[in-house]
Amino acid sequence: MSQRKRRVDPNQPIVLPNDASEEAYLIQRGWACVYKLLPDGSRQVLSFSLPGDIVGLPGLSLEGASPFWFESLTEVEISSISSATLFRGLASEPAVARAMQWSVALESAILIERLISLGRRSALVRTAHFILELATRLSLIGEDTRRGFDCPVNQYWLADALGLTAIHLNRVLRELREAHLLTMRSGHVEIHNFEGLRELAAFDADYLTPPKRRH
Amino acid sequence: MSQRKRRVDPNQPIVLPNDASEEAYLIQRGWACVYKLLPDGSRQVLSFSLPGDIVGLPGLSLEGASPFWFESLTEVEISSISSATLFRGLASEPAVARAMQWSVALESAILIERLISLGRRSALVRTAHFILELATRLSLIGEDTRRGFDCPVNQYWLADALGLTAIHLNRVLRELREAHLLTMRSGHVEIHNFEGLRELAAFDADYLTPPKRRH
DNA sequence: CGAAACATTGACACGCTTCAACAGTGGTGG
DNA sequence: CCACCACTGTTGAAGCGTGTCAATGTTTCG
Repeated sequence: MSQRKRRVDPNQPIVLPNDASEEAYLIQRGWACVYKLLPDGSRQVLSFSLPGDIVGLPGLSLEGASPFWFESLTEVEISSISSATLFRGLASEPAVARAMQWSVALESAILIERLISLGRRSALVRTAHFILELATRLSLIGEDTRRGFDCPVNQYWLADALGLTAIHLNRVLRELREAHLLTMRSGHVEIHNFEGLRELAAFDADYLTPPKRRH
Repeated sequence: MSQRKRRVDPNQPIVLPNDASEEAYLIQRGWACVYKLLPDGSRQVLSFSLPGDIVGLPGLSLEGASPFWFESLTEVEISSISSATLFRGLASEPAVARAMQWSVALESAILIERLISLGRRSALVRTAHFILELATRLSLIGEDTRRGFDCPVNQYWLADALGLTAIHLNRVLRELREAHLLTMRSGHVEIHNFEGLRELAAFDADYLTPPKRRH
């Protein structure tokens, strides 16, 4: 269904706030992120988008401008899907409809879990939980992440996703390193003790796993 | 489309975690809320549900148990819609599909705004912002909330929605009261200075307002 | 080689939590 | 009708987690 396919350099805006573009984007390669800039200059990252993710779905029905930035972190390949073709496919192809529903449900589940993290988990637990979420999402698209994974997110971006300052996140990462749980440096996360992390974060991957078809 | 209509007493669970009920709920009267209980006993409120809200939509396509509580705050009237009839209506009635999309988009927008609050706004601003959100949502369903509104949410619930302790929220509410912005007591919010609040919270209601149909 | 981006550290300040206690309020039963 | 109790709201004091400010080290890349 995808239409225009595009390659984007690292750290390039893809959609600017108040663009009224009526399309969704499918990430095919690379990492991107969606964030909001507040009046005081601070930044809240809403989501990191990985290959296979669809960005902008729930916003489509608003047919208006979104107040968020959508930006590449690495070199990225994306295809855009116009709202019109999407709705057509949604009506005619049940498989497409199911995929869309799953995509929206997953996005919402991830959002909810971060809300819980920001509201009720300490910086340490929150950080561990988020790394495990990334590891799990990557493993769902075929990467083996048990011992680590490439993660092109610097400490500023990560801090802005976790509601922390980069400085404090740095201390948290040191703590995780000194506890022999994980090391994050120069674009790579090394997981030293997966089980220990899972326990620290009370991480349960259920919210990320696609529904098993029953009957 | 609604099927069974039900009346529920205040403070009664409606859906328990790990119930695998395949239906969504339309609130017709009263307030309810969705929350998660963490292993350490703390609680994060995910949403307060007001009349007209639909609860459980994105979760439907997961066809599995949700890990959340759904509970009444006041006496509540709800009707349930089974996933089957919902999908049928969705396929045959474009108006239904649009309404669902709007409902999902709104829910997601509210979630995102709270994520931003928890991540990047102080307790004072966060609280003011949330009260204004409630006021705006109520005004969209016909209540005049400029000078205040009934709000059957005690300080414990509100604190658990805002990621604060009830004790600190109490101090924040005192601060708002002493700044002549709002008073919250015994189930009622009195707004003394709407503009002042809006300025303090940098509140922009756009994210809550339904899309204007163009042309 | 130099410059910019990113990571790290220390000292200190502040916002929010914790713990403990008490006051107000409404509902219930004796 | 009043005593009692549960629930909710309020306050103070102290401690801790996170933020702020300022500086330095490290890596990357032109």
